Amino acid sequence: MNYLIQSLKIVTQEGVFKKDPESSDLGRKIVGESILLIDELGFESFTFKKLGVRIGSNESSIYRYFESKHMLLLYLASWYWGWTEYKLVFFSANIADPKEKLEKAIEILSENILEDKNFSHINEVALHRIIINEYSKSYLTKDVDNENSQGYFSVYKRLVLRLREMIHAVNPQYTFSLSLASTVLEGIFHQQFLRDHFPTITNCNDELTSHDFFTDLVFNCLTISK
Amino acid sequence: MNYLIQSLKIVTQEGVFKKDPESSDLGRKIVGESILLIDELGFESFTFKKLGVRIGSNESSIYRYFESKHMLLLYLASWYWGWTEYKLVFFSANIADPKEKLEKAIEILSENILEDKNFSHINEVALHRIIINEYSKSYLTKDVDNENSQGYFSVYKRLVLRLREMIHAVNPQYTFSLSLASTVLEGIFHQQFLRDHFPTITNCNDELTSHDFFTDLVFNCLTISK
DNA sequence: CAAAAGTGATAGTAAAACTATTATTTTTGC
DNA sequence: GCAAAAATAATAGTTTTACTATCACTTTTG
Repeated sequence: MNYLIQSLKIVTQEGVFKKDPESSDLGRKIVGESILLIDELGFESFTFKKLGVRIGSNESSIYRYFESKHMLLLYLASWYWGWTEYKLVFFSANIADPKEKLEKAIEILSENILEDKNFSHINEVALHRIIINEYSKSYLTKDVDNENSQGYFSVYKRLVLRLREMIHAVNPQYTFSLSLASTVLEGIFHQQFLRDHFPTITNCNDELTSHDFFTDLVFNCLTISK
Repeated sequence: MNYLIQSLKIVTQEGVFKKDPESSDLGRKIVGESILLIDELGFESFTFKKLGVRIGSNESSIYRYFESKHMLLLYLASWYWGWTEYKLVFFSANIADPKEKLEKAIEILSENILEDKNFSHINEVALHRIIINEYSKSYLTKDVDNENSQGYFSVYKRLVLRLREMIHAVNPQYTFSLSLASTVLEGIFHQQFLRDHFPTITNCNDELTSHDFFTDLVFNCLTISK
């Protein structure tokens, strides 16, 4: 990625953090290294203690930024979805044709992730893997309704709504634009997981990608329908 | 459900349990009550200790049946998918027309769950909620490849393959039958989750169901495609 | 340069996720 | 009907997690 924009900041929801990690070196280190460590160990085995050792800092200091590792995951996810939204808007901005615009959107969502030099402390490639492997755990909790009302999932929902707008622009008659948008977004990541771990129940691999599958799927739905 | 079949048993994979819970009263009680308790507390807050108190039995006795709560979840999921497979096969058995058969299959997968009197100790309605809320956690782990090679997900994969066969029968030219099958199965449950917790990003509700959405989606894909 | 803010070190708690041992009860095989 | 075996229960103990609390030290800044 080489579209450097001076002082770009992905803004996440108020309240996911106790202290903005973007406001200090330690904060950025916490975020940057937590991505690598969660990617390595998996979310279950990841602890603030281990992260403390890794960054040569203290467990208690990390707690001053994030209430729990669950909140950290919410933060990382919001960051990822905010970044994705920014790419989606940025790269489809000057496409007038609705079909072409939607095609581009699907491409952006399912493309291979590359490091973004605008955010040097964040490894987007590792973060993308975390989203594939851990994102569901951030909302599959008993507290989801409460956290949703706090706005902790608003970036993700906004991304789905943007996609649904693009779908709607192609075919305003289609009844299931919201469900299609949420299915595509969720499905892209799920198919990538299957490709890596359950290859016998997906067609997606290095040649035939989730991008191909969902492009075909979306336009089939939008062309036929009433 | 009123298709009682004498001595029907859903067979799960060897190795998910240390001792077959179907082989004793205590075992069945463990399974039956764990479903209710996980449904109540969520998987994270559920513990064998709490389950022990609930069934008036000892934590250590539960460990003789299941190595960990993770293995218990794998067992419950396998049971659910085995039961679903059985319904799928049973109720679509004598439908000759491929289209009609696939339609029926989608209906079975997305229909409202009713208690099945063939399995008196299992509350299928609660188990269905567990699948919606917790199933992803059973495979989103660092150990997934190892557990997959042990066959712990074979029932689920078999179900996807059955669905893919039905898709294939309708349109053998369609390139993405496997991905479509896995997307539909995963998507049906995901849309139900969204309906309950993120209604702003789904069209599914009491009138317009995930059944409607996926029927439309699947046949759009299969009719158009080359 | 003093106050305040941030960070680090240490200690402590409650609960989870087990394992091990021994006692008691239940089942079963003869 | 009873002894042996199997299943279950009770108790205790271990390690780790997910925190909270306190205080000391260091860095920033007005």
